[in-house]
Amino acid sequence: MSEHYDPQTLQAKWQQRWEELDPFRAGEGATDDRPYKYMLDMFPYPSGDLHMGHGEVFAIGDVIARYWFQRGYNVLHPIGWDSFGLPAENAAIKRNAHPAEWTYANIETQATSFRRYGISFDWSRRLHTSDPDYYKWNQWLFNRFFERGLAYRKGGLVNWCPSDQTVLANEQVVAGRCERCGAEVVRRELTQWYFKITDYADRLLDDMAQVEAGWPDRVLAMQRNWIGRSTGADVAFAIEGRDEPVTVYTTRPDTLYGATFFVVAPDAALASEICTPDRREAFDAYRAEVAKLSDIERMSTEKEKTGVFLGVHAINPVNGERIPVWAADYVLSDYGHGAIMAVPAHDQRDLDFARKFGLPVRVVVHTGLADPGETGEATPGEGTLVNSGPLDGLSKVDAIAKIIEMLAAEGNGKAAVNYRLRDWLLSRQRFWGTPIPIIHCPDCGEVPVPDEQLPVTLPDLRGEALAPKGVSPLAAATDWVNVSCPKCDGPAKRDTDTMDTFVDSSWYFLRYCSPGYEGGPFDVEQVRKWGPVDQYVGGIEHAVLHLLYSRFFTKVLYDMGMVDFTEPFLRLLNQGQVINMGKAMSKSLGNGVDLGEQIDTYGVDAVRLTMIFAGPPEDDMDWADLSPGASLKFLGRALRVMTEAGAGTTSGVPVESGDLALRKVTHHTIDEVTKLVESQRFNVAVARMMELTSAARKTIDSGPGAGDPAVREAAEALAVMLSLVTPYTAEEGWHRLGHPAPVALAGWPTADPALLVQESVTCVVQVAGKVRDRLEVAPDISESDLQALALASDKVKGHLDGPPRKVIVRAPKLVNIVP
RNA sequence: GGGGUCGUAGUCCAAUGGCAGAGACACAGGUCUUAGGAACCUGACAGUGUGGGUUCGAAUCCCACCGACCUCACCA
Repeated sequence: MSEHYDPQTLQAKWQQRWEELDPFRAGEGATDDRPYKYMLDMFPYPSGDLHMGHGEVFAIGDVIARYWFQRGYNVLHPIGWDSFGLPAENAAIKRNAHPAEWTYANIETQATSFRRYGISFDWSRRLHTSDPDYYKWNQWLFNRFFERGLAYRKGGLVNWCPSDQTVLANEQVVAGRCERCGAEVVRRELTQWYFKITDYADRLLDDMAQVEAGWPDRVLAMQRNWIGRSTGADVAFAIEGRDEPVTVYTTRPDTLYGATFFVVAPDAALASEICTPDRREAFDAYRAEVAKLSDIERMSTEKEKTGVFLGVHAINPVNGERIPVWAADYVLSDYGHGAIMAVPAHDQRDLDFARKFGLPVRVVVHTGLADPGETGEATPGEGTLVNSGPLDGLSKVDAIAKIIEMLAAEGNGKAAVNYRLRDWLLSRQRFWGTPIPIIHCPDCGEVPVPDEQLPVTLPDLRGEALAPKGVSPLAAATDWVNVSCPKCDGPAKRDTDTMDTFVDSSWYFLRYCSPGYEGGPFDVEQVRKWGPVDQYVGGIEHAVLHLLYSRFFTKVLYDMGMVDFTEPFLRLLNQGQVINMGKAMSKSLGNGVDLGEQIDTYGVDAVRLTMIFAGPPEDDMDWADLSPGASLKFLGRALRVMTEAGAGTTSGVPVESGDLALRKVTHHTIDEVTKLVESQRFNVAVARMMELTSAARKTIDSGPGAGDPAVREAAEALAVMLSLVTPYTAEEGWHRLGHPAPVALAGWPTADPALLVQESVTCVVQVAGKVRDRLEVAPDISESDLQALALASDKVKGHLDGPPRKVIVRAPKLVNIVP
């Protein structure tokens, strides 16, 4: 038995043993009556080896999974790879190879690292989204969405990344730049496939109530903001010289009498249609100028308002007033109806525009603030309606109700709801993704590839053939593209775009429940057992992307009767980032820390312990503030305690005869660690384990010694609790205590309530909030006894001049006397 | 500008209305050791960003301000 603590030796020894034992397989048998738990980490993208960020997420997830294993749950803790995506394609172009080569080599590298890292995965359920037997079901699901009218093709302005040469979803454009590569996104007119996520906007918003307790507030807030539901009214304005009225959406129908002009998005068809001949030249010039602007320039709030008069007037339906119609790019063509009524007095954007172009400002809500026309500050707040005919004197809320009623009676408007959320653009003009299973037939139109012909696999393209050229590389594979129409058998062509890889990750958690299933994307019965995911762990960067899409998929599958829940992830934990020296790690800063190197130096357990102990899991940790060396030192201490306990005691000696003081510490620690792990305060749980280690050390050195059964009890509890964080050290300690592997299934220790009871408690006696005395009292002392005892204290009397005004008693811990 | 999170020893963090300190880093000293290291022990260091308020009592709840970070950003 080696006294020396060498993490690398322990790792080699136990990793092999665990692979033989395979202790983390999720049970499937009908006889398995353990309760189910589903623990899921966001699956990795295979870009090279695991990094520090992976080290943290998976360490955190593993604490939770291993705790459930110890508690006797039937735990599903799967692993797989999100293996479609651009980096593989770029690597393939560079190396004149196939993206699969790079992808699957990286997967193997990561898998090897995961095994060394000791995560409690059920490896038998491993999946890769780039495998045809996975993406086949993306296509199958696409067909179902298509049948339900939830997948459709439309033309329109889309976000185009000039660097990646593909379109992007709204969610993938961050501040006007491509979320992946940072290039400035431009707008292009293209016909693309969309998922109709907007049909689910209300449910995506309302169902958040189900997860409110389990998700971080900020993620809920981000999703709410992203969906951006607003309520207001649609109002129809007649346009002079046009037969049909134009509808605008407004959240402030109460200010309708304050509308002094009308604005249309310059890129909307309406603007061009209603522009008069004498204004045509100015409008065309303006539209061209706007089209040249990048999203970044266009969206800048600093930017001065621009626009042109279109030569026509709109008629305000409530007072018949003629107001000029302008085109201006602060009005977006794809929100609401692409046109607005402008109320400059009560909307800052309208006011900025009005002041620039000398348009009138009319106050219709008296807010008590200075005239916006004078100050340049719009007054969007509450107030009393003025200059508004029948609305005069009403509050904002009452005026909104009344005007909607009036508009509805006249047929000029109605209450309306709008969303910031747009439909999910899912076509990508790239290769390494799931082919969209549609065949375009000149006679039959869009024809889905019949289910029995799925999967539509990717043609074998590599190297230069994958270079971005603005159309999908698949278009060049003529043999692949040209097919006969499934309906009429005539010549037809395959759709050459691939799906956004967020489709792949929108349902992978369901596939894990029955990974090899061939009868559908997942076995409905298995998902009924395991789903929904009890705990999901991953980065905040997916707060609106992946999480919103997965929630959408789950709701569609619910409507299809394939799942019996409407929210996929009951609890969500977003781990913080691992940074170094105050900044995110990056090559250019030269502050990168390599996970593999850290493990080589300190060992897996010390690295995992350092990450868990650094602070609350959702906080960022700065590696420069941390000390894996100290973690290693602690693990040495802990293992020594377990070793000495193993050598000095015999299993089975009645523990009741052991040192009472240590036993109390042990049981207290078990009780506390249990609560701390359940409330996900893992850093504090580790601190408690450190205390237990010190207490055991003390008992060995200056108490009854290593032979005391209480030392064994402490060491055994320590081994099991440590197994959540540092599995190798725990396993070795458990072994030295004479128990067979795996410690992971040893069972969580139970605190004996009798040992949690304290014989006496220190009661603090305060006078006017200041501590004046401490009393040792029984924990079950009555309030009146405690009050009498406190008032009898000489130290207290010294601070009292007469009878106290008030005495607050919180037995048994505190008495506060108000003089 | 809207929304969100957060400010506690030199540092990372505990303390979920009740004694500001559990744990750790770094620092200083000691025991042991030929020495170095390791191991073990001991010690010093803050009154909670600022200002109000609620309360018998506030790091904790409320308001304002300062500062940091995240997020959305002309969504009518």
